Amino acid sequence: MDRTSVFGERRPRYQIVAENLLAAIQQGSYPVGSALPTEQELCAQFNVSRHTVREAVRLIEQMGLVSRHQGIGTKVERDKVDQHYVQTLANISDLWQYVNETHRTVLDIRDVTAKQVEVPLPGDREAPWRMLEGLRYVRNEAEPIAWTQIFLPKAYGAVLDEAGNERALIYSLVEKKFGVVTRSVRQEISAVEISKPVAAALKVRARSPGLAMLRQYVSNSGEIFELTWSIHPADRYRYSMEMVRSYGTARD
Amino acid sequence: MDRTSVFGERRPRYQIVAENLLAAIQQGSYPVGSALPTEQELCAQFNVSRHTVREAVRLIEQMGLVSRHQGIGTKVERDKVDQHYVQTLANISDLWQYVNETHRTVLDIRDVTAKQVEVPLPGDREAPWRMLEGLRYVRNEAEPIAWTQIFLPKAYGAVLDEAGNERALIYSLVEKKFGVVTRSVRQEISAVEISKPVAAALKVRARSPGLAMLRQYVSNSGEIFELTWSIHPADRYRYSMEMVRSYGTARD
DNA sequence: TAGTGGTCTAGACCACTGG
DNA sequence: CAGTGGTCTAGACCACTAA
Repeated sequence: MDRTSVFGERRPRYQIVAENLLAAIQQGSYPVGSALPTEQELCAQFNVSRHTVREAVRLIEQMGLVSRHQGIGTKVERDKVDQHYVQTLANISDLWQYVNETHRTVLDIRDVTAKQVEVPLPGDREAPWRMLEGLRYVRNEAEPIAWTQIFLPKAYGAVLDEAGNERALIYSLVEKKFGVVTRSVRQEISAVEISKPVAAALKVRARSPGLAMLRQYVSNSGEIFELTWSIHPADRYRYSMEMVRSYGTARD
Repeated sequence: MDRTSVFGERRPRYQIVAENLLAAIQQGSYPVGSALPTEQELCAQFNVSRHTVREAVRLIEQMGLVSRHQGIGTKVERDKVDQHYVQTLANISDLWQYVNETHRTVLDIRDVTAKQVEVPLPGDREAPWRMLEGLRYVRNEAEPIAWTQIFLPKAYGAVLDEAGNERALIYSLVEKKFGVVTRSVRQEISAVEISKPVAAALKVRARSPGLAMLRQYVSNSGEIFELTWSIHPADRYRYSMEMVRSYGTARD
């Protein structure tokens, strides 16, 4: 069979098939929610082998437009390419943009319940958590860049006592010791007025502005297995990120 | 051929082949930079068809471990799975988590140069920019949630005058009117002490803490074609995000 | 049970790269 | 030129779903 299209192009057939399907979907020939023709029908329609059809459908599937279901068929999920932005972090460690350049000191380690702290701990207000309170410094700077509280469910609490001034991130220690797998990290950034005791530890003026970060580490089972609350003096910390336009589905 | 493995599993062969290759790469059998065996060799080695081998290689390619090059071969690029977190935004509009629930009012529109403002405008300090200064409100609330400055290179400045109180995001208007394509958005978050004039506009106490966001919109040609600087009262705004662990390369 | 997508084989030709 | 990955066919059986 001649592989040149009507335009004299010489491109893979599966790509041509994919483009045809794409156009058909975008034109509404196959509305969202409806089923795409079966692979066999597409074979006949485009006069190509099933392998080629599957390759074409794979393409538009990867664009997030359709989903395939064994025994059922191929369903149209969207009618336009889901162009979205993603923030990429080569590693979760990038959360601390310079984690390797900083170290932590410990002010206190103790057991607490939600009632005793201002940080919103999830679940039962009486549930026991183990808390580490500390400061984070950059290299040999005299002034800390953050005042931090780290909360672990009591069951994992031992990690905090063992971690001490270690470099490693707590969440990775929990992963290793208890076999927890981190599914996602939720982060919330806000501005605060730094309270007197925290200001003293950070060596800044009381009531001066600070950047507060709340992080919740969620395991594969949906449990929040670590929670951190950090306060940074306004002039010692900025949070920056870059979002790049990309195609495809980061969700499916 | 029996499709059950030694463990009695019943899984696709290409998956088993992929896992074997994965393990071999991670163990250093195929060092980074070296070539994977050719597809034909892998066919013989695993006693499967070429289609199956290609499917297996496709998997580890999608994990970012190898790259394929027609006429050359398959090259090992990494020896560990690049597990990273991505922040997903269904749309750049999500930057304003409630852009559709807010509206903007205009305080002023005028021409400025980098010298005249505190916001770091890139390029020549004498270069002309057009600036819109305004407030952003949620629904019918009396108090604004943000004081904002939007800067466009003078050449695009007309967009600001035409936009007025329109709902649309400025960047999308620039895209439409001038054919600019947004490649990425850089964002920087910091805490600030709200200055007297801004505090008055926001109806908060002078010197109270605020969340400042600097956004730079970068075009496909690398030009920063829009820059915004927003200040939010601490108690009226939080920036939240979720990062999900994922596999594959968002960069390639 | 009929029909879907998922997997797999055997074999072929093509496009591209390097020597 | 020989050898690589890229594309494609024809045909087969399997796993799953719904009627």
